[in-house]
Amino acid sequence: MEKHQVMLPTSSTSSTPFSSDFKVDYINSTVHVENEAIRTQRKAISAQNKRDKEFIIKQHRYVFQTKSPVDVLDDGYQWRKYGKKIVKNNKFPRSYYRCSHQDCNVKKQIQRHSRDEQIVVTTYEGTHTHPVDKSAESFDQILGNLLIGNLVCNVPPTLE
DNA sequence: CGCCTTTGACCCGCGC
DNA sequence: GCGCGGGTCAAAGGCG
Repeated sequence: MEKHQVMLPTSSTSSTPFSSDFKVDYINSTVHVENEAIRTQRKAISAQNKRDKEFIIKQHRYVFQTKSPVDVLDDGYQWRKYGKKIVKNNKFPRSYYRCSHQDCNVKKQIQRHSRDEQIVVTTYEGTHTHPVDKSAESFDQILGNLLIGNLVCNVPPTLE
């Protein structure tokens, strides 16, 4: 079954390279440390974070397109929206979601195709550190019905 | 009350 | 150095 190749890992034993302490350290630094020290620390964190991100992206980045009237597919995981952005050359905003499971740093971006608004481009980054919250069967069915093409790569698909 | 979405502000990298 | 674009933060408000 070709379409199963695009399924996200429903569970994984590999841990994310992101430190779960990152956010706490970051917040504390902004509250307690002097400005210059904050900047230095932020830069160090940012550099480390960037390396982590690059590592994740190289390892786990799943991009696929579905044809669907709804933006957010029910893939069995719980997601919390943390941002929305109008991106250039696209009339539709891009939405940013994080897995709401504790200590799971998987993210996904959702954006409609600028030329064909029926197409939803979904980008997953990272690997879930926990089992799927509910049966992924529904997601499988959705994919079976809606999948029109998929990519598993390190670069996003063209959105034009 | 806890978790979610919304949304403007902020940060950072990059190209010029 | 500056401006732009993309990604994230976090306060405020909503909902079950």
